[in-house]
Amino acid sequence: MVAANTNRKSRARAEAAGRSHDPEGVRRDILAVATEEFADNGLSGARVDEIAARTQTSKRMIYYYFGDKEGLFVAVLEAAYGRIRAIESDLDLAGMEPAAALRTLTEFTFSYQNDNPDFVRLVMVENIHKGVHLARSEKIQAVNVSVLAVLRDIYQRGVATGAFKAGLDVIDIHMTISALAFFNVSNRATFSLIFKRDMASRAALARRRKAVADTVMGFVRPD
Amino acid sequence: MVAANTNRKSRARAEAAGRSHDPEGVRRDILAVATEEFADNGLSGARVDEIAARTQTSKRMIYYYFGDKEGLFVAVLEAAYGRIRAIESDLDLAGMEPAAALRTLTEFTFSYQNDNPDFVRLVMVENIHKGVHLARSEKIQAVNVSVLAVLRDIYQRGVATGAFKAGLDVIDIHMTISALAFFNVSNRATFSLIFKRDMASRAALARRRKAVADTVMGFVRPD
Amino acid sequence: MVAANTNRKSRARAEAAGRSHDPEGVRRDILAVATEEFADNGLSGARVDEIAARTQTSKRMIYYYFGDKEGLFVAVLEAAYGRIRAIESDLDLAGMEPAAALRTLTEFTFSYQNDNPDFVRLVMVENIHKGVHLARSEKIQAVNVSVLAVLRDIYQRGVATGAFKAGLDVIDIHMTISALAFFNVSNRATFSLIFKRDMASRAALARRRKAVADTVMGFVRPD
Amino acid sequence: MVAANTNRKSRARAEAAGRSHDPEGVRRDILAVATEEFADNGLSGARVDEIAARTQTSKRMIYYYFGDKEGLFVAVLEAAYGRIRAIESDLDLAGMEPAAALRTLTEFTFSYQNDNPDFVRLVMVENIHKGVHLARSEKIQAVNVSVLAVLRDIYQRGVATGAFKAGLDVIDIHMTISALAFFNVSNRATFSLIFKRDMASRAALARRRKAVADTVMGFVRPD
DNA sequence: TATGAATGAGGTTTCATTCAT
DNA sequence: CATGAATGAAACCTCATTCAT
Repeated sequence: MVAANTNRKSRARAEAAGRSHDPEGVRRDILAVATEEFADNGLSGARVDEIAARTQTSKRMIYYYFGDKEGLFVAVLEAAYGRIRAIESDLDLAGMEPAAALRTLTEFTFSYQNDNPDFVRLVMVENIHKGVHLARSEKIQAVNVSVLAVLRDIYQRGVATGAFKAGLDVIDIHMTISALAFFNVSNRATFSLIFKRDMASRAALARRRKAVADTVMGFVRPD
Repeated sequence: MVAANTNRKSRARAEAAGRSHDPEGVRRDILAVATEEFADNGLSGARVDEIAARTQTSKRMIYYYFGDKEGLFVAVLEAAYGRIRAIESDLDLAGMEPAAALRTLTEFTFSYQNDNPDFVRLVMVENIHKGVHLARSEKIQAVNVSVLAVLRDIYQRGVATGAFKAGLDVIDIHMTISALAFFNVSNRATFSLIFKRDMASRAALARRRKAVADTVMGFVRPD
Repeated sequence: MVAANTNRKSRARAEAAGRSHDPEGVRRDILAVATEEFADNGLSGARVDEIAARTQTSKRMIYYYFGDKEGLFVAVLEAAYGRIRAIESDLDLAGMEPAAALRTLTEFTFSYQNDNPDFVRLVMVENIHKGVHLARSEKIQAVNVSVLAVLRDIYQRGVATGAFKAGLDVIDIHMTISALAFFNVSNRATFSLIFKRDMASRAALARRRKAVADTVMGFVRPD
Repeated sequence: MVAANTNRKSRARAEAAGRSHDPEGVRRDILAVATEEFADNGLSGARVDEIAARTQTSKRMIYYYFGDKEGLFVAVLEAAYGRIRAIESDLDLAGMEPAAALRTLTEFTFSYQNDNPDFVRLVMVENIHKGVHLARSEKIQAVNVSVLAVLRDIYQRGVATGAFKAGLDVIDIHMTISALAFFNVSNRATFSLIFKRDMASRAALARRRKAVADTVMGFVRPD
């Protein structure tokens, strides 16, 4: 994931000289800044100049590494999806009871999205663009949707123990979790403005997280 | 979706003079086109030139009526919110049994959003912009959120009859309905791409609408 | 070909105010400057900034009228071809004896190309680009190659009178004339440098024009 | 102008170290690629990056050997002119009858240019640049224009035998040959497009080569 | 010598907005 | 009111060239 072939000494020298010689570092720097700018302003709204200015490097390097603005956006998307999938893979819910596992997964999802509004906003931006960048990215396409496997395992165990209603579609459950978690970030601005509802405070998040988890549990609950 | 209410007289006058002379018609024409353009491309992505080109009138008129691009966007938002609120107010659920009423309201919401993706996309765009235009618009602010009244009535009746669990927050219920309905449109591109799931066909919509309604009913169901 | 609908008074006013309101004039101004720049520097070598600077108008207007740099180049080509075809059409050689007519046509062609090096250089540039802009231009494609009709008439009369050898291809004759006329401009720089030969002075042009005409006459001369 | 200063010792060292060590090979590789790129795209149109990419070596080497882009272009021109002069010198026409010799020389020239369009195109490019690179190159300047000597010999013998008309200028004859041969390549794109004439097929080339030779023979033919 | 990384200057193009008639 | 023309600022992107290792 990182450079590694630059020893500490030479890097120090390079930095002193004003050149980094840490290509991976440069890439990561650009991606970090671009993630914020695209999440904040959208694809058309983000400014390459602004991204460059907030970077340790120059505009020229952005084009060197990413080709053009859209290439940079694709890379930003890939990185963002990569992060969440990496975490989803790490969740260890196999040892928990089905009901507890599902509640935990739901609450984790809710918390992750609320803790990472940039991810949510990037996904919104990409949806405004009809998913064309995602479609073009082989990397993301190849991402294996590990969350479904996790969820399937939980659900099947739950059905077996009688904790969950049979006959549900795992993707439906996942969509329900996602929708409820996502909305709290994606629509916060308009919803909280119209309904005068705090959606961002620690207390509000805790309340809503519980409501969301309850909703999901209600959905799978046997009649 | 638009026009149609230009009265015969003014149109006749306009045609006679060879000019349009239908200020309201001009406004509506511009708004209709701008709605599509903003919904399709976002605020920064939409082009004033393109909007003007697709209009019966000229760029000058856009500035004449709406001041600037943001003014036009605000007007587009206002019109979009106006339409949905008008319809929500028209729903007559007071005579229905609480459970049936809630299911109907949920399904209506789901269908409306899926039938009006432009509305959903405009709301996404406005959320990308942190709701600043909504906040600036007095008209939208003033819109009274009739849906809450409708929902509150249903919920209270349901609690009274024992059909619903007591102690829930009506805004929570509304948020749940909205989130589930909204997501199916807002995240369709990325979600269907990643999970290879059809979300737009008539059958898929019917299935999902039922799942969404079930989820909401599950949430309010007494233990 | 020109504006015409701007009366003198209003144009004077406009110019005083710093705005021209003479779209055709603006177009012609841009085309004139661009013709020189493209002829001097080629397509890639020419600078839109430089063209704009030498114009009465701004860079922005170039894009307004011509779309992009290539569009401007196409327009320049079209205008250049238009001029030479217009003149060719005006030549009145039908009344001359075949031999005199052919000599006159050849000398005219030679003189025109030497008097209009920009035309020759534009054609060179376009050939470096494999004719893609010409191919794209409907206007040029449609230009009817009047010169062939003129030449055919002369040739047929000459064959009839026995002045010319029979069995020649008119396009071959035209190609011969063109090649000999063109080369004197197109290859002047390298040829005169290598062979230390003056190719631009009035005397040199007169000498060469005669040699070219003699060559053409020799080609059609009966055995 | 550049390079050539790698002494034997360093080359030996380089070879021992397992690197390329064939400076001449590297130079030739670069020149071959650059010839194509400049011929295809012109001086401004050619891309140093593209040349480097198509080379076995790196961009650094281009600058090492040729100084800069223009230096490379000069070297390309020098090599191209060097090739044609070398061949012209090898022609052995002294033993042929004057008329046959002149026809042979003309047909050779025609064929060479048609077989080597890159040479023709480079000369076009250099002429677009007014011959400044040629003027700057001592090597090309020094090239002795052997073709003139060959031609002079043929012409004088022909005048002596009465086969050719007296009083012609040898450079004029050469220019006529060059013009007719050159045009068939240089103006092929535009001419064949406008006059719908095939100029590249084997048959078309044979036909035109004969017409060109006939033209030249007609020019020198006694009255 | 060889390579990928870096750079600055400048190139082309776009956009919201305004003006003149 | 209506229209095409005009504008300036700033956006995206490219290029020849150089540097560090």
